[in-house]
Amino acid sequence: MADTKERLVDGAIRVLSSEGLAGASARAIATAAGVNQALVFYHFGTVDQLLSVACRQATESRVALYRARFAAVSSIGELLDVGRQLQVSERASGNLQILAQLLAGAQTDERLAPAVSAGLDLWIAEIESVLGRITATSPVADLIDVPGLARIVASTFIGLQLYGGVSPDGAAAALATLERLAVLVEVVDGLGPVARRALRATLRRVDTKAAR
Amino acid sequence: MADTKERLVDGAIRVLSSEGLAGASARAIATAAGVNQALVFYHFGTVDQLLSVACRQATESRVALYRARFAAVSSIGELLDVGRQLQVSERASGNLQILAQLLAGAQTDERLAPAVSAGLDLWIAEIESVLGRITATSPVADLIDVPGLARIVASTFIGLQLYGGVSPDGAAAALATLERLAVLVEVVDGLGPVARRALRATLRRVDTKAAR
DNA sequence: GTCTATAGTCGGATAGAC
DNA sequence: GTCTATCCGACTATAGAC
Repeated sequence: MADTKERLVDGAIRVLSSEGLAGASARAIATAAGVNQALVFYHFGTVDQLLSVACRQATESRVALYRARFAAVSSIGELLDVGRQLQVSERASGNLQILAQLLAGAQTDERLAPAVSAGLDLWIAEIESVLGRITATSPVADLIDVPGLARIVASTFIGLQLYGGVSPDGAAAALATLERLAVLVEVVDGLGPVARRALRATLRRVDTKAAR
Repeated sequence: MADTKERLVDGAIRVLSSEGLAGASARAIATAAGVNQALVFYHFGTVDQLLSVACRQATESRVALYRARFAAVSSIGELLDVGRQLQVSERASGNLQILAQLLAGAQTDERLAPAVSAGLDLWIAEIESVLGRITATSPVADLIDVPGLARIVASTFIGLQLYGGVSPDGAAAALATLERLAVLVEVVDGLGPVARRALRATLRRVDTKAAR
């Protein structure tokens, strides 16, 4: 019933998340999709192009899935918490794994790079949007570079995803700490007026010094 | 002159950082080392075992190189700054790339996992040691889980390393933001006595609530 | 569009001479 | 320990029948 191209893309997604990039051959993907191996080349030309399409599609569907949750975030602490939940559920589904695998492969295969970069940009744009919204009223707004911070956050998610693959316990400890950090950041961000004035005064001193 | 085993390990390190895991075949490594391909199997049994040894050696030498610099760190802000410098110089040398490549490969190749995990642990131990030392006197020491935070930091380094491979500009923005964050964290950590009292009071409320 | 068949390449691994 | 030679499997990609 499903179109062959779709079946191949779905097969690529499944193979990438379960077997990794090393196992994502035209043969393995075609088998997973239940179609003939030659159709990979008929429909996509090369394996890389199929993987690129799969990367794009997998990422788009996941980002769309989380858009509502990101939109509901109203503090950095909440953002960290959503990130923690995202990490847990994506580990189970293997969707972030696809991006991580292709990102690693793209280091030395420039044919994969554009698709991977685009996939990452989808996540980054979402994080940037949330960060821009919730840091606008922060006492430290002037010190926060939203685009750069969004890229750090996205990189951390990829790194944690990969770390969890070799050390589930270590990654669990890291995620638990994310939760603690969420609390800490909220506390700092929600400092009372007295502390906030002291913080602002210190920041002014630092910025003046930096301007010199 | 150099021992053949050493030449192979060096060759593996060079190939891994320049061609990635996908290009790290016994033939490619042997060529880079200037020795016969069959010697890979004579000395190491399988390619994976050679890669594991290469991972261990490359990581150990880099961690040793940075130990002195880590030891000189006396604040979280300084730690972030050392991390930023480390990121820049390791990108040039390609040494962190080895760990990132093998980490991605280890997701679906459990024979690589132990060596990669051990390599990561070397970095994590170093970061833990610094974090434990410099957070001891922090006003938020009770809220910081050092082992978990060390794992987050290590994961971020890996993630940034990979991100830089597909988006040098994006990674540069992220690194610049790390520098800003270093300042921000120092400021928060170095709050004056008034703000510090306010922060402690808030933390107590949060912890009391969490205990309930 | 889909299949079979196959060319051509590369990689892991081993046997056996030296 | 090191080399040559080689087996065998897996891979990308294409040609050509249907």
